Amino acid sequence: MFSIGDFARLGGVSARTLRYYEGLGLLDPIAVDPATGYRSYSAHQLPRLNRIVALKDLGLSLEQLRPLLDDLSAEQLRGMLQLKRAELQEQLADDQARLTRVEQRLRHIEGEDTVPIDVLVKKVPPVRLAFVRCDEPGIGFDNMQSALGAAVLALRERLDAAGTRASGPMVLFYEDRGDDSVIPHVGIDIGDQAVPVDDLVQECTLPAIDVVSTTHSGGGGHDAIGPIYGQLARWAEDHGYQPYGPGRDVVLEASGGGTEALLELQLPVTQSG
Amino acid sequence: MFSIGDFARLGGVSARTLRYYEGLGLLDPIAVDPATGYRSYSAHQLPRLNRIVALKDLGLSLEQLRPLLDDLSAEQLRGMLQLKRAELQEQLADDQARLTRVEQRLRHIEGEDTVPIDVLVKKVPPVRLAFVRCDEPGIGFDNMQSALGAAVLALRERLDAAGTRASGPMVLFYEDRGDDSVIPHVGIDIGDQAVPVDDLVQECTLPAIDVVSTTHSGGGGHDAIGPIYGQLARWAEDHGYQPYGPGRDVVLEASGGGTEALLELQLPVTQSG
DNA sequence: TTGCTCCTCACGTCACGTGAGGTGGC
DNA sequence: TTGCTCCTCACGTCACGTGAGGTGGC
Repeated sequence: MFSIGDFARLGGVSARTLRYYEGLGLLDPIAVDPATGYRSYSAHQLPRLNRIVALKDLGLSLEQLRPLLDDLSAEQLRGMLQLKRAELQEQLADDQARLTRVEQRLRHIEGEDTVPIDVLVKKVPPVRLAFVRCDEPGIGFDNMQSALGAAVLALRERLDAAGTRASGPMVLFYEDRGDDSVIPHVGIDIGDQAVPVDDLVQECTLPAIDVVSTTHSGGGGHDAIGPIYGQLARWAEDHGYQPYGPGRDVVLEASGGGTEALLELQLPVTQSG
Repeated sequence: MFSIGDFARLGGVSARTLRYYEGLGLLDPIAVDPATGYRSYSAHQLPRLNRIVALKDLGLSLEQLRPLLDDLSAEQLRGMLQLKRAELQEQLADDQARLTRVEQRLRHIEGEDTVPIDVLVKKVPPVRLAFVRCDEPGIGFDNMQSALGAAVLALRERLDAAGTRASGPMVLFYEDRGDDSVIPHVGIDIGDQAVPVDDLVQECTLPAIDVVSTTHSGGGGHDAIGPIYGQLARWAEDHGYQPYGPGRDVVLEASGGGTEALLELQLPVTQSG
């Protein structure tokens, strides 16, 4: 016959914990004084308390270990433990990966190695676009900017003329030519509206993809974007993703009126897991 | 200018999460409509949201990453990450140990290997005891039980005669003789009371120790206790503790009147950390 | 008019720790 | 009378998810 404090000391837990277990119906005192509310515990309850503590120490939640208190069959216990083993293995892998990322980032800080911090993975839904190709001969890196600008203006003009409402952001996407160069396209989300297709304006539906994504604000034009895609690819590999194919640039905010342009750069990846 | 839903999709989080971050002052919308309460977000806030998500992904809490949003100096970041690295390493070690224990237990179940489950570590405070030695010649395993019983009766008698109140449980403890045998003692907690010391009854203070402890109920007498200490020692080693010296048996409930005796077996250990 | 999105509470999560405010036994 | 232990609420933890109940814009 022990008071709650003595019994708690015996089991290496707090009195509050014993009251909590009582509330959950895991371990009732053998008696409660009706006048004072004082609880009494028996020495014979100590094995049960010890079992609770030991199972908790294996990582089981109180609800998980509850059935194991009454039914000590090896079957039950084995089932729970196998489950717990799988959980622990998964968590170990997660934490190991997280630790690797933290360490990588620390090395980058030391080495002044610039890898962007604001990178995330997300799913991009399919988009239906009206678009214009920008592959006229003579377009290179130096005049790409203006060629794209011209294409944007032309696209807007045609859509306006046809009364098509295109509210979403501009999307720059690239088609692999196969010879290490790409054909740029500039498009805009038109939802399910019809669009006048001619020799200039075409339509297509970009498929849903998983991407690693980051933002890039304005300065530097097209020259600055190449290296960022390199960093995105490296980040992807570091995190267990495989990049494939060219990226997409989403114009979240166009430049003009004193505000700098803001792009979201999306690099398609598959999870190599 | 994005609605909360659009901005949430852009950042790969939920609208609820954005409201939560606003509540914490991590990311305020650029405008809130006074009439409807509708929030507006700017594309230029996306990098900040991405940073929050990325830092959270490294394992930082929202409060930990808060200062890193405004002060992106390498110093700050490095400090936090080094802290986080240490935390992760520790957690990895913990989880690894836990996994090992779970796997060990699974092997034990398969092999019918009996290792008790209700074992725990705890600190035992110092105790002042009145005790009787049980090392008369002729005491062996076969008659230990009755010798201890006689010692208990003798001890009780002397204390009663002297008017000493000894309320605590009986403690059996063993002194190492050095030749692989031990001298048993039976004692009882007397707090700070004086006690009549003579040729039979002596007093001592057992020091505070760390022990691994389990319970054993009644049956089998002294023969059954030896193997359990063996299991306790093995459990201790499996959990990174080093056993030293002989154990103590605390009589939580004496046998008699139809109830079985209940012992707590304590094996002293040091943490080999 | 019907969906869709948005709004503000407010409860639930897991295993207790930590007071607040009060009482019983020596 | 003074400590010590015990009692019952009830809030706080962390980062939101999940309704409940209601409203605005197409």
